[in-house]
Amino acid sequence: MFSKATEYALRATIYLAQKSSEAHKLGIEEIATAIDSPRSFTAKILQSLTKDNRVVSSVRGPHGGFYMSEKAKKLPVRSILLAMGEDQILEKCVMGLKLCSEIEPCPMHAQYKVIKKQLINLFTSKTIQQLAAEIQEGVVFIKNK
Amino acid sequence: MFSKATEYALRATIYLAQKSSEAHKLGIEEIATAIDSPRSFTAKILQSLTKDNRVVSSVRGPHGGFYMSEKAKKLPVRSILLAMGEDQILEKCVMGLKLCSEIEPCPMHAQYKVIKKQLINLFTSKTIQQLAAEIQEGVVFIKNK
DNA sequence: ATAATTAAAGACAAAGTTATCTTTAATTCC
DNA sequence: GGAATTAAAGATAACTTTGTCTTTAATTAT
Repeated sequence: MFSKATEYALRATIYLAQKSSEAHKLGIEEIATAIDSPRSFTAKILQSLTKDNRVVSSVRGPHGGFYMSEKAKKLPVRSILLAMGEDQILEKCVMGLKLCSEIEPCPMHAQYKVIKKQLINLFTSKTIQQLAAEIQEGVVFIKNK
Repeated sequence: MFSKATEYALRATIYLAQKSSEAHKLGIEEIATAIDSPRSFTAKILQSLTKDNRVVSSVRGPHGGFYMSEKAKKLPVRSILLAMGEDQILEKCVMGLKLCSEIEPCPMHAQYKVIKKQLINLFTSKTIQQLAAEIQEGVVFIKNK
């Protein structure tokens, strides 16, 4: 559904929401290991997330690293998609029509729209923090054992 | 959600299901125009659909072209995804975990699984022919006006 | 048979994605 | 101030996707 870059972005931000704070930043090495992603590529992705929508923050130097502010942790998961430029995947027509709506629907529109609504709702209502909390509880995982 | 190739494949097969038969084959030019897709790329895609799962048939020479058998028209839309090698998109973990299940779920698994179920159900239960019928009725479209 | 028509096959290329590695710059510690 | 640490920035490269164009092969009509 999403690109690898966005998958890593989702995992990385959830990990940051769980483990980091302004007082406790995480290095790229730790993050990449924790979410089982390629180190340098993940660095690039986090770098881009510090621009854009200000989802992630970073500081260089000793005791530097990446972290998320308490405010950023409360952002909807969708803001990650937005920052990664893949938000349109939620809205897009499954058959690739540039315009696909009630007025000019593709053959799948009527049935797909109810699924799309749930998808959008899921990514809009769930916050990064809420997902992070479940990892803390140990009931869900951000990388395979 | 899907690749451009798969989007074209969906549109092309629905068009073929609506307009073609063994007695009335369609040329690549007509198909590409009807679904507003790049001609040569679409030819490649249809070519691949004549192999794989035998979703589309073709004959060369005058009055040749592409068509779908009545049997093929009754295939679920999902068979197009299968033939295009993108069926796993329906099953995949949104966060990119190789293994993501009830036993070892990602943070989105619990909420996403109900959406996934509907997605799979949609693509499995709808046939290519059913979607084609709606174009015939003029209520849905396979390209923008 | 020959010519015309049409898809198949193959070569190629531009663009995007996924990654790695090196150099630079900011920050902290001493 | 100098050394160490860490992310930022940039170059590069492999691979995939998207797309075009040319040549080949099959089929039909004359």
